[in-house]
Amino acid sequence: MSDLLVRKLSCLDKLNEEEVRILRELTPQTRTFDARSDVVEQGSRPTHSTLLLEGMTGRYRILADGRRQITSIDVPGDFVDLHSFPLKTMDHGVIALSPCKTATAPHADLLRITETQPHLTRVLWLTTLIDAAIHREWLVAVGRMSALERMGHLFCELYCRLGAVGFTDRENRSYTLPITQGELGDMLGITNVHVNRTLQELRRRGLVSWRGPTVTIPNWSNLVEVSRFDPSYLHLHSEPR
Amino acid sequence: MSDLLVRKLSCLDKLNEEEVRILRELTPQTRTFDARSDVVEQGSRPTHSTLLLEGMTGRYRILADGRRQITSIDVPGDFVDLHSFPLKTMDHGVIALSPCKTATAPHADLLRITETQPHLTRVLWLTTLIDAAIHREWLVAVGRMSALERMGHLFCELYCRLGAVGFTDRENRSYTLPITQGELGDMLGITNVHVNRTLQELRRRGLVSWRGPTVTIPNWSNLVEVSRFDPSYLHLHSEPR
DNA sequence: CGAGGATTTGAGCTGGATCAAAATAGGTGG
DNA sequence: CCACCTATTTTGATCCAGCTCAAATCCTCG
Repeated sequence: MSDLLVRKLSCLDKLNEEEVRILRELTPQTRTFDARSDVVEQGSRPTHSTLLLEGMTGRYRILADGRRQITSIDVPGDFVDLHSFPLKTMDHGVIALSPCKTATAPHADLLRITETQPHLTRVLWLTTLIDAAIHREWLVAVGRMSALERMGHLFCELYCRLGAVGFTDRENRSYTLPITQGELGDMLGITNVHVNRTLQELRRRGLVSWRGPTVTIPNWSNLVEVSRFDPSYLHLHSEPR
Repeated sequence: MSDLLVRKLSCLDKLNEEEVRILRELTPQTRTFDARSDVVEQGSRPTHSTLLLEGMTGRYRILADGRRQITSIDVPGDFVDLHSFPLKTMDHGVIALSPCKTATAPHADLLRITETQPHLTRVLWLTTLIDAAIHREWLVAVGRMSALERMGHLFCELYCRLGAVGFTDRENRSYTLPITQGELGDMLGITNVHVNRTLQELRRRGLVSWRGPTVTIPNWSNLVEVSRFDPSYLHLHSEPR
């Protein structure tokens, strides 16, 4: 079992040996999912939470007439549905955006952590609060930013989040984004046609290239400026919680 | 000190006597805020969290060029910044949308709760997860719904949330919404001019009236249908957490 | 090689933005 | 109670970012 979760949580606060041991024993079982398959179904009542090990997943809601909004993207090291532990019922679905590998944490074990490990509980709580902070940032983007700004902003966010768990190529300022333009549009609240045109504009300006599954950011500070990106909402630094 | 917090949390799970006692002792100090004043500043590191007793507040972010997005609205009984307890730093501001009265809960007391009251901790965690669920729902609305649908959806949401803490007039299907059309636009991601026109359309169709500070919903089921409103994301029912 | 999905291009349309001004509604001091 | 001041709501006219619909091209993989 990988140390991904320990690595991720260690970005947020120092963990002691016992906490590390508990986390390592938390998710023994792994599963795999095909691209486009449902990882968690809307309306279900999960008995375990799912840690993403490889690939990317998205939380989404579909309206009666087929319009879809993807409300978040999860990267390796993220719990895709830790919130289902206190919430009990899933108010949205989770889809595998690419082939995925996951590990499962039984709610019974999470319950035991909340009963005996106050500090670890606060750190787990924190991860769900960072999810919420990302939701707020996406709201700002979708509500008040242009398609170009929004898209650049998401590329910046993913570079930071993937970097925190060691999934970027810092040499080339690049990372793997194995999703379609249509799915990107469902995150940004624009159509696939407009995704394509906006992407061409980003490429034309030399801000982003996304060829095959690889996103490259040739000029980070320019992209940050155009996208008004400020990573503080990601809270990616260790401090006592 | 009011029982608002106890009433609010009791909507989510049964509380025992000790928990009720702890909650009653949690927020002795009250404060008042003028309309339009900052309740919490972006970038600050609060030493206490703020429970809203009267009035309404909004979490918001302002972009460099002045565009503003309000990412949530809080109603009496809501913690406006409980997330600042594990998060430490505020990544957004909180503004009083109307004259407000608040009560403050020192983070030191919240820390003690997490150390000694696992169940109460889970319920507090839960309230922040419901905030996140509301963020997701707003994302769906802003990303994929028309201005008319979005506005109707928000009026429905507020009716449910205010009803849970006893702040609606069930007789007349109405409640007090003491904000401006411009502020509503900053929640929905549209301009104040378009808020006005959308509102006229809702009134013309007999779905909502908003005269002075009072919102009335003459025909609930019609509005629910037009707005595609499904309250399950609010998780407003008691079950063991 | 063929098929189905993904990307790209084109043409025309529209929901909501922008800009500007008029009408109203509170609130305040005399 | 009135006159005034300022913020808010409302209306009008014009514009444009992003949508829709449709077709072409390009991948990828069996």
